[in-house]
Amino acid sequence: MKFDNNRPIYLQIISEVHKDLASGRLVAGQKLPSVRQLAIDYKVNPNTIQRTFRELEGMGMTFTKRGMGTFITEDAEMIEEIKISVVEGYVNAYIESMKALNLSNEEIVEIVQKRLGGVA
Amino acid sequence: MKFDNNRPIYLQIISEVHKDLASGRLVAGQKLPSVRQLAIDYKVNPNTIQRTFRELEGMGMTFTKRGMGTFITEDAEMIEEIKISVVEGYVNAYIESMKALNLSNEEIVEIVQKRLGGVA
DNA sequence: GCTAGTGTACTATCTAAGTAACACAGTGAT
DNA sequence: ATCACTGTGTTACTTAGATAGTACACTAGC
Repeated sequence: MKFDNNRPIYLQIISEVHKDLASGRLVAGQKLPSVRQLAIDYKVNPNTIQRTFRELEGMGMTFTKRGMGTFITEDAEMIEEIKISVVEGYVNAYIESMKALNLSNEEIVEIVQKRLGGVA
Repeated sequence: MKFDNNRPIYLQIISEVHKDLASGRLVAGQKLPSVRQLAIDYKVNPNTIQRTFRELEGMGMTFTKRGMGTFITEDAEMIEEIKISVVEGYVNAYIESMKALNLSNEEIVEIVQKRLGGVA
């Protein structure tokens, strides 16, 4: 994974976790890799992962058993909310940006269609 | 304007300038407000605007006449490229994010349509 | 020259991230 | 039961970059 140098890494990793929840790659109660392992995987400092875990726990998205590891919450409702908010967040960001460019609703949809058609 | 605390302000202002070019609010050769004026407008330090101007000038998007002000480039081609890249950037970011969630092309389009329809 | 408007430079503070050392929990050998 | 070992999270210290506060320097017009 490559990081955007202009956003804090720990926030980008949090976004990754959100995406992994939304896509089903992570499920309730699942154990996350250790601080050190993630640090290696992401080619990043253990401290940065630690910061990520602290934030995630603060949000209630994970819980930690010292010496055992860090786990995704069992709270199914919270996970569902995250799934929804991830998708909502992306689409809202896109639409707001395009509206700021004075593009019409039709254009906003067409551009996506065109871009997908051109690739697929 | 409100800033995202988790991204450098000067980069967010650069994005604003790009948007303003893409939407036509800014045109070739136009004078930008002064460092101090923008600092007031954005409720930010003159230094931050200075940083923004330095970056913009480095990209060739603006030129500076000391004592006179900072101006948008006269290079119409560059402006056209920016207009295109701004739109491309938004749509690509959206599509990539949605694909990472394992959504199909059809879903990616439908979600935008649904979101626009619900609001308009 | 003086003044008002402009960009620029210096210093201090805060935060993200890297380096390294510390502290706790389970497991297996004794 | 106890000890050492390994895996785990945690904390302290340092470095680099973004931003604020403040002061400096250039340009045009009078």
